[in-house]
This record gives sequence, C-alpha cells and structure tokens, in this order.
Amino acid sequence: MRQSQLFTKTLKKVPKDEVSKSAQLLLRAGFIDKLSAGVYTFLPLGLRVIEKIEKIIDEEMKSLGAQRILMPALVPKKNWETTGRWESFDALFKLKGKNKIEYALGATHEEVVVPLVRKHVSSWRDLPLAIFQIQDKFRDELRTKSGILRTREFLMKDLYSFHASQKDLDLFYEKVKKAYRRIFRKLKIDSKTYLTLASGGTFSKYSHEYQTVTPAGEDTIYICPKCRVAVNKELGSKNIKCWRCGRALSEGVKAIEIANIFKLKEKYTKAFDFRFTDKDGSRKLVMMGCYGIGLPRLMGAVVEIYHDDLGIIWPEPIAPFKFHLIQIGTNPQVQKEAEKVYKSLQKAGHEVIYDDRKNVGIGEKLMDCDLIGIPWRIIVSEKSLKKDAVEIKRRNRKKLSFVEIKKLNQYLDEVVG
RNA sequence: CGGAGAGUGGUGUAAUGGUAGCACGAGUCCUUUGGGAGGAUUUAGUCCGGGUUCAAAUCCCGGCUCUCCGACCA
Repeated sequence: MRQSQLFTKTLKKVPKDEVSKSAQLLLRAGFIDKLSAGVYTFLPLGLRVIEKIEKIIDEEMKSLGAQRILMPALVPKKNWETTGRWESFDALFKLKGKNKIEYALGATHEEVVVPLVRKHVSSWRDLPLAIFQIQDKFRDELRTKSGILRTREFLMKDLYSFHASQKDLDLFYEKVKKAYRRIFRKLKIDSKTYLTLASGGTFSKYSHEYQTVTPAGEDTIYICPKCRVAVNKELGSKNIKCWRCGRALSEGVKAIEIANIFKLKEKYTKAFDFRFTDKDGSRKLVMMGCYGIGLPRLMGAVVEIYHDDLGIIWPEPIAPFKFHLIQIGTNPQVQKEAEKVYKSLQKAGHEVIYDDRKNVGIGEKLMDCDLIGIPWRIIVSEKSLKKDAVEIKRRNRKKLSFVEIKKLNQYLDEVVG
C-alpha cells in the first residue's frame, strides 16, 4: 500500500474533550471516523486491524468445531415476544416496516439461532452443535463511551452451542475458555485479562466475563493475587474471596469487559420448546451456551494498553501492516532504491505500507509512522544508501540497525520472522 | 435517564454586547528534506428556531448535537 494513496490522512488535532486515549489515537491516526456518538466508520487502516482480529477469532472458533453462519440483523417482533425480551431488553432498537411488521435490530441472536437450529436438530445424534457468526450488533445504549469501547453498533462474534446434557455443555464451556485464552495471547492482552465472576443479567444469576485491566475500563474488579480470576464489583461486598482458591482479593482496579460466556442451559430452548429425542426415547430440552466477543472493543482495549506519547504500538498479529517503509529526501537515487525495496518486500509476501509521499517533510513522516504504530520501520535515505543499506527499527525500541539491501529479505526471514 | 461542560471555515481554536481573528489543512508558485520546514498568494466559518438590543458568536427561551461524571448495561 502506498501511503500517498491511502484514504484519510492523519490529524494533528482531535477535539479537546475526547479524553479516551484509544479514541484520540485511533481518530488521529485515521483508523476510525465518528459519524455520531457511538457510531463509527472503520477506515482502511482500522478495517485491516478488525479483519486480523476477525481471522484470529474465526480460526479459534473453527478449531472448536464451530461452523460459521451469518444471521440477519432484522429480527421480527414475534421472535422477541417468544422469549419475553421485546419488553425486557431495554436496549433494543425497534422499528416498523411498511407492511406494519415490527422488528428489532439484533442486539443478540438467541431469538434467531434457537429456531434456526431447532429446524435441523431432532435427535441426540445431531448434538452437540456449535454455530457462530461475526456480525454487527445494535444496542440502544443510554450513553456511549470512550470511542469504540462502548458503541450503539458494533461487530461481535457470537457463538452458540447446543448439547444433549449439562455435562457436555460443561465440557464445551471449558474448551471455549481455552480458545479465548489463545485469542487473548495472540492479541498480547492475556496477562492483563481476568476471568471474572459477574452478575448474569437476564441470562442467569452469574456469568463469566473476561475483563482486561486498563484505566479506561468502566467496570471495577477485584483480582485474586494467585489465580488469574477476579470478581466484578457489581456483585456487591468487596470482602468476597477468590472463588477458585479462597484468598483475599486485591483492591478494586478498572477493567473493560471484552468477552463473556454464559451457560444458558434451558432458558431459551425452553422458550422455543426446542427438544430432542434422547437415546432412551425421551424428549428433552436442549442445553445451550453462548459466548461473545466484541471486536472493536478488543481493538480499543489493545490501544489503551499499547501506546506511548507518540502513538499506537500495535502487537504484531493485529497490526494493519507489518512494515512501514519510508523514503527520506528528494534524492532521485533514494527514491529509486526505496521503490525497489518496496517491490522486493511485496514480492516476498510482506505486508508493507510505503510512505512514498512527495513534498512531505521527514519530521511529518516519522511522526505519522510513530502515530500509526506499525511494528517495524524501514527507512531508505542518503545516509543508509552510503552503506548500501536500509535502516530498521522496531516501533517500541530505540535501537537502529542497518541491513544491507541485498541481504534484507534474508534478514527479515531470520531476524524479524 | 439525572448532573456538568461545550457547539465558530475541512480540522483545532480566539474573540463576553461594537471590524469574526489565528494555526493547521486545501489550491498556485518558489525554496527546503533525519523528528510535525520557510516565504508569497488564494480559499473557506458563528448548530437550528425564536426573543432582547441601535448593535448578538457573545445575553434570554426552545430545540438539536457532542464530551465527561453518575445510573443503567443481554
């Protein structure tokens, strides 16, 4: 990608009343654009990050044996009435069509997935079954917050599992926990993310949330010093002990809920009278679980954690590009060599954004580079060409390395990986 | 939903009742190229509606929007 062609430029300023660091940086660096409060466009750079997160999640879900589908956002009123949530789910966006049929925009998809799966599951032989989608959710929040951390429309991965027994649900639930940990590890937020006991809302008495510690979080959690678990303040008394080892918990820390998992059991299958025939011939309600991850929130949480005064520092697996190639100066020889390096990197299959902009000073290029936060910076300049080399620097390190151009691809394979 | 603050060129801001100014951006030209360069020149603005006043960006009323705090949050 040539930066001269990139849609949207970086901004020097963002509104002074935007205090969330992730919102400031993502707006300034041109990853997102705000249409209205809690409603955002993902620009080319931001979409690349979302797509990478999506790919990581998609692979992990498939490793669980889950199959991906895409359900509609427009969900008829009668489905919500079946579960009682037309009235009880306060955040539904409701609308009416020309045909007088009322709908709600999907805020969660039990009302769609349960009748869908019921059509195809009738025997214990059809279970277990896991279905997921990655799709926009709509929630009429009273208040949106902190850029993409809390919005009214957001991309969500929602996985639904169906089981013949509680035991089978329990087993799958544990597998999902492991898959979630793998996702968090790839996003480099695992060490700050705690499995947190929280209230279940309309789903159940308790639920498990994954809370990532950051000052921008809207929840307060108490952490066990030993286990990697926590308790959400919303459960009440702060004298609660660790639900795993019984130790006293930490002082409250701010955290953001990036994912949650629920054992819905029979709650929604009962509403739709979704039964299967068990081995003994009896008709039983299907046991169900649901598991959500908000993708933009994950992206925002990463930026909250990985940034410095100059800009974002993307973890490599979700960086929009791996390399930021910059050519410095107007020397035609430098430009020619930079073009050659760009083509050679592309040919080697590397994801590279090339700052080929003319009439842009070196200061501005370097500031933009740090702001956008690509993991590896490669500079071609008169200085580097005197050594027949390029200069390589990691975004989060001070050290500069000069690498001979003819050995560059080999170096990238061996050192950068 | 309660509270607070704020809406001025594309962006960020100044002007508290009296000439709408500055910076960035964008356009043209010249110079410049290792940490947001310099000069010349052009461009474009008071959220909407009503009121007070000789005079309103400024004061008053209503509306809309944004941000923050709280409540809420499958």
